[in-house]
Amino acid sequence: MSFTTNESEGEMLSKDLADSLSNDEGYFGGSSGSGPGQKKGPWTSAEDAILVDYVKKHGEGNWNSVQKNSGLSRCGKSCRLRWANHLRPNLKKGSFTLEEERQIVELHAKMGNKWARMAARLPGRTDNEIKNYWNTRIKRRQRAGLPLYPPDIPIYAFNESPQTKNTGEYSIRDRSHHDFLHANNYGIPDVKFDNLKGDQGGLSYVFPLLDISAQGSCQNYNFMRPKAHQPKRLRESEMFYSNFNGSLNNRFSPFGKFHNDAEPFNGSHAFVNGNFSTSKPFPEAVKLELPSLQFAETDLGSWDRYPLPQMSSFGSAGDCIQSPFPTGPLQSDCLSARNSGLLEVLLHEAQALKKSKSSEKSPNSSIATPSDLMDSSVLNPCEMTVWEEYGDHVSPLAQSAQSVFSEHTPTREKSVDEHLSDIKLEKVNLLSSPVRETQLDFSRPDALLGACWMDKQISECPKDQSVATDAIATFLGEDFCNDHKHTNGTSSYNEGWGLGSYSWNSMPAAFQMSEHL
DNA sequence: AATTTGGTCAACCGCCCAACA
DNA sequence: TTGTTGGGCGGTTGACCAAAT
Repeated sequence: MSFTTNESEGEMLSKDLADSLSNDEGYFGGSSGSGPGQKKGPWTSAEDAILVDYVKKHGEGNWNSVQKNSGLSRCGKSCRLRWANHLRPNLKKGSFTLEEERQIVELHAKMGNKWARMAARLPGRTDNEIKNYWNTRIKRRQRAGLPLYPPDIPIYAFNESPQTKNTGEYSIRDRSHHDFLHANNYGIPDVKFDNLKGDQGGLSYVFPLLDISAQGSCQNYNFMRPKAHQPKRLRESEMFYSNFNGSLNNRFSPFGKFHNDAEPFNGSHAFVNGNFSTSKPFPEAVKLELPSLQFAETDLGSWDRYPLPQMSSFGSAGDCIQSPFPTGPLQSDCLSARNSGLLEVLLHEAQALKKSKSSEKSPNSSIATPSDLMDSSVLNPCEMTVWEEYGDHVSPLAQSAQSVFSEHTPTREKSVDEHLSDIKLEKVNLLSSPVRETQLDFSRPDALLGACWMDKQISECPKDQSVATDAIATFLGEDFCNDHKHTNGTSSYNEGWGLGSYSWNSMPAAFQMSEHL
């Protein structure tokens, strides 16, 4: 061990301390990155004292000399990290304030996982703190099946673009990054139907959509790709340009989106989670997780606590987790979504929609049909601004149900795969509309199933009814569909889909199972 | 009361870049 | 120009704790 000539008393003290550390807890790792005999693990207060003392005298930097000059058995990297994250002055301790949380969300919408840059914008906070906060938040929201950003964040971020222009800090690449982030943010829970398949002999089809991780071309969009598919570390240019390849012309490509959801949101298996548990286990066991509904009253993030600076009518993430049920008798005699699960929610929404239909869209009605929502949404200037920013003259909203049964429905007979794609496409379009989220919670699969398909667009496209019926059959099983077909001749499609007109016996087996819960 | 589960946080690892010899 | 080194960054891991079962 060599010492510099300016070795001070403090350093001598540090060395004394260091000597006393030899028996401290921790271990001495010999793996790569740290030399033999270098201590790893949690820092002790004595080590902290040594490091602080050293930095006071020599300043930050030259971390590799810390070990030599102070006797600390820590590698330079470890010293730097300890100093930066815990010891340096002006560090804020404690949990993030609401404003800081808000800032993090906004910054992440702009920068992505640039923790250090984000930390630079948050005085006293470290990149590690921000990273940890974000990661836990992601997990939470993923599990809840909620979008990562509140609806106002994208606009808010774009409104800050002048700064971008001035500094060049966030170039087009950043923006594209935001695009592909956004394309995933409204990712909706994928629903696995493996169980339905197993339980319904007639339906032997298995979703191919969930087994798409191997489709390399689709990974371009995948913000939260499975680890195995992620490059170790892409520099910004690589990452953004690689995303550009696929996303620039398909920013709202529903297929791009869905084909890239190689990693469905946790908690998304609405049909196969605890809500539909059965005493007769399905032959194909899948991961059982609570659906997003059951997280409705948990802490799902903090931005919903903020008053949104704009577009408040869109609602916040908090809106996404609020029950869309109308108040009144309908609610009173039914179990809550939280307690009853998807089935009751489906019933709720179907009944609500049917009710709204029967009341001939009374202006006072508290229930808005999807078509109503579409109409109203078109008038929202903020919404238009968003899509114009994206350079998309046809907003996803305008492409919702209408487009599914017109533009996206070719005249030829569609394969089951295509039907399913259309179904998912529809869900994506609906989810892309923050407006709708405030009225009906389309981040929830139950809402999608219960509501979006009953849009009047369907009834206005009789020729597509068979297509839709087939697709729905794939969704819910042949039994259900056959029943529907029997009634389809005399009743409107909407009525057919109003679940209130169905007895439980008409429901597929998977639905009936919930009765035994 | 014991066990399980989930969340948080500190620390480490590996990669990359810039500076420098 | 090339190789080396220090430092920064993002991803990941594991320990710890609290809540739930």
